[in-house]
Amino acid sequence: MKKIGLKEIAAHVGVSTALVSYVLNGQAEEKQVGKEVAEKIRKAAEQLDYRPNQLAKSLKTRRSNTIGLIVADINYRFSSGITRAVEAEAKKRNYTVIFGSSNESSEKLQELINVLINHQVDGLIVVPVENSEPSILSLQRSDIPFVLIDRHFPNVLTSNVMLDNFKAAYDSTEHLIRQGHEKIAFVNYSAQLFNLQERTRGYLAALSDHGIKHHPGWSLEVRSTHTEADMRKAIPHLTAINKCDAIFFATDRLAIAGLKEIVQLKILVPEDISVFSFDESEAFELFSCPISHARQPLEKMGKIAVSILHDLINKPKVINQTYLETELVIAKSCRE
Amino acid sequence: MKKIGLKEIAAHVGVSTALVSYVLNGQAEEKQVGKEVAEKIRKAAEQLDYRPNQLAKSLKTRRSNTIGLIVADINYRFSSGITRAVEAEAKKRNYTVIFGSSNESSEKLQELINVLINHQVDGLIVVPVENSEPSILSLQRSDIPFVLIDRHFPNVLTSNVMLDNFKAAYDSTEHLIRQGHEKIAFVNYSAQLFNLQERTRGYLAALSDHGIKHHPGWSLEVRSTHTEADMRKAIPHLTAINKCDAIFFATDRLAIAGLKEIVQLKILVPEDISVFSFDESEAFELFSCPISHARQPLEKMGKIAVSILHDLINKPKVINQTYLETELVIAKSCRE
DNA sequence: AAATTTGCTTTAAACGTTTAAAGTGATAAA
DNA sequence: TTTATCACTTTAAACGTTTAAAGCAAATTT
Repeated sequence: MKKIGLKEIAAHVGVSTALVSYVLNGQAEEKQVGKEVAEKIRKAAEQLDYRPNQLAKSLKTRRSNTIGLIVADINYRFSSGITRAVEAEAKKRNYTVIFGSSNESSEKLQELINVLINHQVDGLIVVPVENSEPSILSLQRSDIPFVLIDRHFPNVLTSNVMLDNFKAAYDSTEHLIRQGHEKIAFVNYSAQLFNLQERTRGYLAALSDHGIKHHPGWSLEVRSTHTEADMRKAIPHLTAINKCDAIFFATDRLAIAGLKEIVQLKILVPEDISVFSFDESEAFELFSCPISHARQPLEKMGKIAVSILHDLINKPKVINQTYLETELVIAKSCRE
Repeated sequence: MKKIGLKEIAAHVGVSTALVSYVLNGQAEEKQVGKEVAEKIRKAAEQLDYRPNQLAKSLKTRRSNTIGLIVADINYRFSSGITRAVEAEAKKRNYTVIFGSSNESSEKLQELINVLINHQVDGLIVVPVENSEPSILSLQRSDIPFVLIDRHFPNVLTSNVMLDNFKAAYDSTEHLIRQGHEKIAFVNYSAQLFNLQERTRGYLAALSDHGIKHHPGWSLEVRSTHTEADMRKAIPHLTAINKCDAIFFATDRLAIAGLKEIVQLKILVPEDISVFSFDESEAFELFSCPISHARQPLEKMGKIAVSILHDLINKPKVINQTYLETELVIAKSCRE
């Protein structure tokens, strides 16, 4: 069964490919194609089950109607949420998504960027990973439109849609303070990622603004590579030694690891200690009490990212940096 | 800054595009390209930062080196696991993945298939959804290689990589029986999906093979659209009324919903009742005790799917149906 | 000296589209 | 009758590659 192209339809109807192209692209009116001819062409296309070759189309029009999406790890709840939103919004705007997962490796990220560029994506949505600054810089030099999502580099000017991590952490901490907590601990990863650092900054600012002197023993960093082991030391350090009355975890993965340890030590939430998490996790669903957390608007982030990218693709390039607020989901894990 | 193509390199070096193409595709030897010329070409490509246009390449070679992946919902842990594996294996074999999520809608699935075919994917990996049989049948008629994953239609002959759902459910049930449980409940979705029905069949067969008479009150179906409400009735029905000593949930989502209700009712696991789940969930991590479950080999499934597809793309088409076994992860949620 | 081989390079068509430009025959205006 | 306009259609080049075939000069064999 031969592939059906414009040529086959043209032959079938007895006209040139140009006419077929016009009709099938909705330019029948504009190009004044004869009414019956147009009808015949449409019918033939239908009947022969014509499938336009998007590659040829893209090659000619220099538009692939394709955007690349690179997430840090598709297994993160954050990533799948973003992916879903991006895909939906992209589809609405008639883009197809080419997907890649860097698995937090900057080399893999660079490779993916190359592959996607070779595939002539019209634009790129990227969640950058640690040490990927050079890749982003080189992206910037090529003239592919792109927008960063969730993470960015403070000294590289890019379009991005971000959480206001500082504010989210600030508000969350403030919430804990208002609830009457006095010794609020903060657990973060020992990573250089800007948005994680912003969370630390927000935490410290809230304490300071409320006249609470930060005790160095209250905030800890654990390694992402040895989370479990580090957490095993961290929790007793914060509870038994520093007598903290609340722990604010900088990510959901940290909260899970921390809660496991807390359960292990038979510490009760919220009776013995309050717990607050940045981001939610499916894991919270079955914890003994619902966990208060700052919720990221994934749907919105994905949607906005596509929207910004779309503008970038079509209009004179203007840097667009959108900061979104988180919603605080207050649950029983924080004692009043 | 003009786009660099073969032509630009050719002009820069002072040769024809043919030579450039040969060299850059590793056919320098074969085509007996002069050594210094080859070197000059490579250098120029490097220096001008040449990016081959994959679209043009594909158009000419009739190979896009692209495969389409359509999952049912990227937010499922199952989907993201498969996606990660597929992407990794695809990359190894030099394919790029174009991604789509049908969100359990058969119309969306059909649309996605069309888009991907128009993008000239070399093949397709699909997790079909309910009522998508017509789409799969039409896929079969076109001659795009494809493999189904996780789900399939028993009366449509396709290549697929599947779990042996019957065996997995059988083995799981048998495990519960061996542990001494006598009244084993089974909770499934009221869906027509073949693999879910296979799980029910496996459960029933195990009971029967061990001389246990199945009591109709032991197995229940809840609606995916009203899981919570249905589950609220289901759990008391199984515990208080039918005095079951174990509940086997047919999916992880069901297990989560069930466990929530169980916690609500202050029923203790495993003291009051044993719980077994098909598939695991991040949510189990923070439950009061680890949940026994049948684990799906996601990595393997994704990898094999790509491997089968790759064969399908390159060799005379042979139907390949691979059934994988699950691993039983035995934990404390089942009383001995 | 002519013919063949060798080593390297170019030519040109093709993949399936799009689209500006040119072509055509009929009708209307001059 | 000539010319212009109209309504429709075709021609052909182009997008960036690949690749069979042909070309060509120097070296080697007859």
